[in-house]
Amino acid sequence: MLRMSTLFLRTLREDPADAEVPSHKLLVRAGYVRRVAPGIYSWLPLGLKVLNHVASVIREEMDAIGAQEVQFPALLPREPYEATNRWTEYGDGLFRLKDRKGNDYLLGPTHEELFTLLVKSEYSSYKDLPVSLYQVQTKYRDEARPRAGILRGREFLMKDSYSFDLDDEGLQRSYDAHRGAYTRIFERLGMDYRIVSAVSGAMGGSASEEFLAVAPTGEDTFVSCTACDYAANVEAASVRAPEPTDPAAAPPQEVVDTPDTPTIETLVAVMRDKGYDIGPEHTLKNVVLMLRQPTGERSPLVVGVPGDREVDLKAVEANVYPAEVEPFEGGDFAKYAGLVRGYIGPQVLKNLGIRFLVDPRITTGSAWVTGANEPGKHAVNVVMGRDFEPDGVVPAAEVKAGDACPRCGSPLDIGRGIEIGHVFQLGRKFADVFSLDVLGPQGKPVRVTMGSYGIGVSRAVAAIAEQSHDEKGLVWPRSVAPADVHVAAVGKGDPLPEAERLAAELEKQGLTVLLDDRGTSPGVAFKDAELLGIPTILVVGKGLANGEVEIRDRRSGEARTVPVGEAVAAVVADVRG
RNA sequence: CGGGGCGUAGCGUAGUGGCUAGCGCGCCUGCUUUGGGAGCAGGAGAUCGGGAGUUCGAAUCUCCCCGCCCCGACCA
Repeated sequence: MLRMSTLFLRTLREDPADAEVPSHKLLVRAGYVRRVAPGIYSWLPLGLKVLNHVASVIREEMDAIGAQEVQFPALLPREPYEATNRWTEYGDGLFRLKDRKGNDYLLGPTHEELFTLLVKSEYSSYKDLPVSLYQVQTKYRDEARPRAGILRGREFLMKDSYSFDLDDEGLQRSYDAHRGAYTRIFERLGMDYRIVSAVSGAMGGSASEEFLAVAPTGEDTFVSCTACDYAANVEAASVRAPEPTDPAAAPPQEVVDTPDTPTIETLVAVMRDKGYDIGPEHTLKNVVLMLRQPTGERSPLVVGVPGDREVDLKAVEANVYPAEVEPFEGGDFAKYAGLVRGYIGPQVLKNLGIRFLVDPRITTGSAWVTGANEPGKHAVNVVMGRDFEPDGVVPAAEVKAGDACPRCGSPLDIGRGIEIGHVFQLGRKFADVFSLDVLGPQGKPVRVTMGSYGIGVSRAVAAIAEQSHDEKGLVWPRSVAPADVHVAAVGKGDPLPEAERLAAELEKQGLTVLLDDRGTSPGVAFKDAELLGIPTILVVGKGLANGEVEIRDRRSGEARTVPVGEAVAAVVADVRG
């Protein structure tokens, strides 16, 4: 039994000044976590209970699909990460250190290398596969900007698992098993989440989906269809392109004087003054970027998007990998005299030898208002397939609410979410690096294919707090609450002995109990109970005079009075639902 | 990485007119109080983020560093 009189807990009456998001404020105020360094937090007794409960749910569901738990060190030698080039690729994101002999070590940001090597060292036959291994372990990433308390920390607890299969069908089965387990985990954690398509990124591999906890404070933006079940991270959202039309059918191009129109807004205003019925969506804006190849070679790239949309640099970067996208600086314009700042149009790019990519919304036959490549002039009815021809297509324009679903055409919604899980078909990237083969039934080596699956355990605690709180404090789902019931002895007349007796009785029934035996004034006891967020509160106080106690539901706020003799059964019934 | 704001006791903050650093909460002692963050009295607790500098004298002015929060990273 947790007794508040001795529990290591100090609640705060006011929000910490450095906290912005609800989970950070409340987890600190309620005494669940304390910051020790940027992005690094200690878990206090109640917080640790929640964290462990989340981990338990995850372990149960992982075990249920036959995955086996192992534990790697957090402190790792450089060599395996050198082999996969991640020692370099991770850059400043990696915590590096040296031992007394000067050898390089790192604090593991993720463990694909170690799992691959472990399986390689132990298994050598197709009969051993498939196998899935997982661990619940502290990860380290030296984030450029840790934020929002434990939502994005530099040290965090993660469940990561890896599947090993002989072929693509096996990988798909392992992937589906993990996806199912994740669904059950987040259901049990009481979370409001969406499964969205994700980008595989530079890692290669194919299928990749993220589990996003829906929350306005989330760092990820996703689209979801209002009609069908399409949902995707905006970084991976595909576009429903308009039908191509015949370029020859378009009206002729004309050039218009448009002085002082460096932005889309000013351009549209001037064009309207001149009698052209256009909006920003009819303009084609051409963003100049600089691509830097790994070799250091730099070359310009122009990306065309409808004028009412922003360019998503991440999407561009994902498409030009391994090149990196850099801003096109003022000095660069001097080097490319054909590019007229503010009045760039695609008509001349081919002649200038500059690579031009367009968003899929720019289709053959579509006509645009765009720069005329002369200061103070724009061109109207610039038609793709007639007046310019792109070198390729890149989904560079941001998605907006109301855009057509790429699957069914219905309007899309936009939402924010916290990435709490990621399932990913890695394929053979790591197996290739470490030559992870097993001997097949024909006596020939078979390259193993892998899946990688992660859940941010500590982040899930914060995500639950983001989704489950009110103005009074936290409201834990029963599956993770630090205790099943909060018994508060309040008011005069020494209610403590009866509260103790009821608490002991509840424990005998198998419930976990937090007992407020501090003897504070009732207001303090109630405020703290609400702040801590245990789902059921049993108030033992003034009602005792009539042989009654009060049972409160933290989430709904409903309270009911029951005879003392029925209290235990009533609470047990509430907790067991 | 860039820009802005901020850093004073465990928490929230006042004080920048240069000279004994104040308040609220929390904490300790005593008495009173006990169904919505009680009252009275007494008390402990601060290298004013760190370092260097200017000065007779610095929380306050200057420089550097560290940390926190927000915004930005392209505007054709």
